[in-house]
Amino acid sequence: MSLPDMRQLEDAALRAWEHAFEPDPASREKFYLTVAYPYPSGAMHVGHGRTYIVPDVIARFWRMRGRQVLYPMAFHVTGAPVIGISRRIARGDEKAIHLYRDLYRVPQETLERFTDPLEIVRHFSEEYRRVMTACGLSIDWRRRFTTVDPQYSKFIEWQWLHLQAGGHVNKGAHPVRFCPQCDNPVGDHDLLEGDKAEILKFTLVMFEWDDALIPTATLRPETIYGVTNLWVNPNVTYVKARVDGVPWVVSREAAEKLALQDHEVTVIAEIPGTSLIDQVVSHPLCGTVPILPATFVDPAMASGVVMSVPAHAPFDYIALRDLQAEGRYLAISPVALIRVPGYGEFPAKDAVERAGIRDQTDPAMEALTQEVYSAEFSSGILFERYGGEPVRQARESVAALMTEKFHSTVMYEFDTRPVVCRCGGQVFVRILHDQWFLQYSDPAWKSQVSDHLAQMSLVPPEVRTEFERTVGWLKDWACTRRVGLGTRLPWDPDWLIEPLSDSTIYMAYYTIAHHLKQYSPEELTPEVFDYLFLKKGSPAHPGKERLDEMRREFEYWYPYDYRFSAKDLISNHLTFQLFHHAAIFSARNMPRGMVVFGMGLLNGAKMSSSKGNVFLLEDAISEFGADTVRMFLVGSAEPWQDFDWRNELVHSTRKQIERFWNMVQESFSAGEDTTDADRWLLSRLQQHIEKTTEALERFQTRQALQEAFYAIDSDLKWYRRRLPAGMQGGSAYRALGQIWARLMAPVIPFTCERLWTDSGGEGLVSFAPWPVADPGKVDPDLEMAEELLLRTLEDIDSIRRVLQITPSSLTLCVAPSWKMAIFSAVATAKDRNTVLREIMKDDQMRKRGKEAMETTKQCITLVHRLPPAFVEQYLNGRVKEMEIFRNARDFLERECAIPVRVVDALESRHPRAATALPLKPAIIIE
RNA sequence: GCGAGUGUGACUGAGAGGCCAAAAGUGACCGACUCAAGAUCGGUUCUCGCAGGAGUUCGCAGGUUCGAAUCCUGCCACUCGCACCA
Repeated sequence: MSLPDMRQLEDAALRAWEHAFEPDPASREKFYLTVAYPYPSGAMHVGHGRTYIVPDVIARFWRMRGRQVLYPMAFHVTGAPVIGISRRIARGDEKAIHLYRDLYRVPQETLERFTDPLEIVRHFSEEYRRVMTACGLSIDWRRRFTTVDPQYSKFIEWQWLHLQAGGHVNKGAHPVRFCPQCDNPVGDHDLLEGDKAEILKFTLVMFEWDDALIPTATLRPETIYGVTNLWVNPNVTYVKARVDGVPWVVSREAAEKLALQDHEVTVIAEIPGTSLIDQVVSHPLCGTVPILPATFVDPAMASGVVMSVPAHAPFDYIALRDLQAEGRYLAISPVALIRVPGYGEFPAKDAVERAGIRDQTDPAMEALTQEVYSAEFSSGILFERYGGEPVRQARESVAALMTEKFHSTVMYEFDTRPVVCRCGGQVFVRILHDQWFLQYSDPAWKSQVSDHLAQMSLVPPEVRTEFERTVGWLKDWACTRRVGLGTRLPWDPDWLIEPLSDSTIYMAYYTIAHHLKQYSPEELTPEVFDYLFLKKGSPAHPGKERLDEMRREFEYWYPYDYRFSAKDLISNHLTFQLFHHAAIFSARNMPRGMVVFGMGLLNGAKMSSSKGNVFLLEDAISEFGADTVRMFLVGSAEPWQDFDWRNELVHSTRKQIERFWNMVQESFSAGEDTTDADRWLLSRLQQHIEKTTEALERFQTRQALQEAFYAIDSDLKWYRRRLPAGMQGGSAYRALGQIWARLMAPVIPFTCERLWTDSGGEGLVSFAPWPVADPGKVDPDLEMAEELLLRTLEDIDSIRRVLQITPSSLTLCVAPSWKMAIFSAVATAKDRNTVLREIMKDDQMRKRGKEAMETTKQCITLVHRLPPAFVEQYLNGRVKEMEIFRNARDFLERECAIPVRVVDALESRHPRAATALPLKPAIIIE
């Protein structure tokens, strides 16, 4: 017997399942699970496979347990990425074309249509559906939609009107990364370089020079009191520019940047850096100071002019020292203003000298700057004459003072540069106006979410703290975009709703998605959705009865039971959706639980399409078969752990399935006899059923597989060993087949569907009742007897291995009853330290003298070493060693291939017989 | 840097104070079957041991305890997140 052709088996099952998983409300209890829908911009790889297969295993499990299970799927196509992709393909970008043509194997004629972004998502969502089906996912495809379907857009509009009415949407200005060449904001994935760059908020400190202002950009405005000079780079050309009507002197780069940050900028004249040197400037908070030359000043950094605080900034200190070493500017000395524990009067000087810095080009300067800055920030205090505030407060208050009274303003700049757009152009910070924000910072909204979070079931439990932290940390979210696919903001249609924000409550949409498709978008007014989802009002809609029916469907399915997603979405999507649910739905429709996944690796390295390190799910299925892929993905790690796809391991999974197939097929023709081995096998099976069930209830798919497959498999090994000679398998084996096929069905449904049919099972295994453990079939005494045999056999083996003789006979000497008395005295003793004394109080024992003492000591060790349950059970007295070994004599002889005798230790004169202990018979090999 | 999590034998990965030299799977090695290979089945796989035992291991270094892979402290390494993006 061998596994039939995989393809054939899969095709048959797929035909049988075609409309099988399309649940409507029923009288039984429901189980509704959802997974974050995919963004179909590329082919599915095995990592995606797990994301959808694990929930499918759970769905199949609950379905077999009699629940009405809903597992829907849709496609998230809103956003900008596909627009970029299509543009790149249209432009003939080689990297993009290589990825799509060679790695994702998109046919040429399809690829040509990819110049339309919608074609990309259309193509891949179809591919996703095809591959998901091939994986055996029990998805209700009637409910499929995409996020640009007009009906869905109506739903999003409705959602946003509610958010707006609830006061959760606000307008404001917002700094973003911006590419002037593309004339667009850029996200991480649009960047060639600098994707880690953060936007920092600098204060521009305005020094007066003639009729102009010279702005110096700083993160530490409070140090103004210690300024001794400014720095400009003598090799740089500066410009005089009219900024909002006032002449400023800044670097040429800075002038361009300021224009993007809410300023009217007109360049009037160029000023070589050299002609600024030795000029004198002034600021009310520090008086008059000169401008000095320094090559470390970067014109591309903020304003291109730096104020110098040599007492507290290592760069400033060393630049000044370098100049003074040449005998220049000797009159300038550092001015201290902050006291920091661990440093002297001039922390910058201390740090530079401690580190042994030679000059301003030393590479250690960056780290040193960081060190001094953080020391001063965390524990520095300003001198009394400057207000005596801690640095962390003074920073804010001095900045506020300067803004209010001394013309200071804010300038945004990246912390690391350069930042380069995919188009090759330089990226700048730009302030966008009229930006809409979701007010996640709202404390009332936050507390609504955290209250609910406390009641949710989170798997694994460790993620709870991360969720809690995220709720606390979330700030306002810029929720509208200018470019991309998506729904327009209903009250401000120049804006599109941002993609993470339009995918927060669609789990509710699924519940009636297949009905909504039949409505024209115009019919789906906010009043209709209010009625459907919130049970509010009574819209004058024709066909009210249908609406009522849909509302009942929604109420049947909602809230969802579990949402599945990878852990990288905790800090945005998974938390966002809680906010949105809280804002819109009633308390009884709030989400019940979430399961957070780990990430996927391929041969130990992170999977990444752009690096080409992916294994396409479709290839995996055609190479190994869908069940193999499923079983591997489910069994290699628990869902929340990272998993690693390795072809060689997948290969052996395939063999396991073949073995499983053979064993189950064999079981159908097993005999009717019931031996002890059969009773034992059945007894063990009940526990495997129970443990598999518990594991799946807890989403432990790997654990479930351990029990449902490997544990039963290894029981069968022992079972075969224990069967009387010549017997092929008895009644238990026969009974096992159907049960086993059902236990494995959630994981390898294709194989099990066929096995179920072959076993004479009715209907589909996908809907067959999940096995239930029968406590009446559990026989602990029998299990213990087998355990004892196994342990004894191991001891025999271990002895034979070290013995170098060829044995001719084996004698097992069972411990005499007085030793059992000692054993149970030891096992039940409250205090093991005094048990010896207690036992020796007994006259009978005292008569045995040393022997009794020795036995007691050995029993103490033994009791300690045996599993407690094992010991406890032995004490009930139903396990008769002599009987067990005598009954198993044939078996032992077969195993050892020598004659075996079983005697009471008292009957043997062999010196070794005296070593017999309860549960550890003396073994004499001769 | 900050926050969350993880580190177990060749690899994947159980174990959460004495049942632990540590499950299961993989790989490797040895046997059986075979003309042979593959598949399958059985065995071995930290070190030592001519009697079921002993010794050394669970990221590193300390500590608590009669006893630590398991508890505490510090360090190191890895993963994820740190936002306008799916």
